[in-house]
Amino acid sequence: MNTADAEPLDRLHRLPTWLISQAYAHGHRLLSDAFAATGSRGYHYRLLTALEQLGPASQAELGRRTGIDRSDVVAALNELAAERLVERATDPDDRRRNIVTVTPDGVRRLEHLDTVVSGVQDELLAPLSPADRDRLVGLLARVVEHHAKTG
Amino acid sequence: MNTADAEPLDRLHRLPTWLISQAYAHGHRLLSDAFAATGSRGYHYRLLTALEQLGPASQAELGRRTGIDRSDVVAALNELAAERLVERATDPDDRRRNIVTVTPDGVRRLEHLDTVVSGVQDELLAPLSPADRDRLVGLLARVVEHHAKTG
DNA sequence: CCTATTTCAGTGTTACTGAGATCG
DNA sequence: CCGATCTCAGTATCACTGAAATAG
Repeated sequence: MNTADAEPLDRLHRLPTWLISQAYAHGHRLLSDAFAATGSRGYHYRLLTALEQLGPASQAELGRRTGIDRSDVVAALNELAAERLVERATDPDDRRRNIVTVTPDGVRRLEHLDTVVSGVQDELLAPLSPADRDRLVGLLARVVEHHAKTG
Repeated sequence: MNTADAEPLDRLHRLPTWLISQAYAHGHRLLSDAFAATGSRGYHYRLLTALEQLGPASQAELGRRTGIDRSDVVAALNELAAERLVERATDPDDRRRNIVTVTPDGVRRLEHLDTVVSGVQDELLAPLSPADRDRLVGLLARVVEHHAKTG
């Protein structure tokens, strides 16, 4: 998604889908830049968050919970393991599975990423009051929930 | 952007950036599917809309106004020209430039795409009342305008 | 046999970069 | 000589697909 434009194409620029794509582009850029400064990526954050909430889990389970493709789970865990933020061990009860656990370093990284992500929310919603931020979140949640249900 | 998830990772799923990316993903899917059914793509719609508002324009100008990369403008105009929706002619006053104009078929296609796009807005915002849709658009516009200004 | 998991290799899309050719 | 335009070719990223190897 590109963001540049000199002067508005007024009709386009009042469309909800356009505004959402612009907001997404700005948020994505802020998040990517902030993650890059920590040496992590969005996939890493999503996987660490899932592991914190699920506890040790198989890669297939992580893929299902995070919505990350099985193939990309492999690659992202390779990177996390190379940094000693997670560890893989074959499940003795089902030797097809890798049980993935977060290391203490991984917990520290996740805590840091949480503050980074929180800062990005503030930056993205800077022009809105706390009450307006809540309104925006509520409206978006209704839209997202609707489409999550109906396919 | 992937969209699937079985049960929510609750912390993640209240983040504004996450909600925006989900809303973007749903809107993008609806738009892509709707455009595909017409034989057009998002780039085509943006270029036709820009041409309608600017009148005949050079490719560089179209790129600047729509935020589409110069390279992608070439490819998208090739496709539009192959369908006889636009025509290219070298500018006699500056023979580096191609002056791009919309054909009558292009105008008809744009009119059709406008109704398609309008329908997608309704579909995306289905769970919201007209007043809530206006609130959402207003809040998003403030966010987008803020970041358009400050870089 | 059939299914599930992990892994690797490769595809398709979108945005972007670099370089060449033309022209002012 | 410099800068703008148009074009082609190729890169980077992200989500995904296909197929193999292993295991239940």
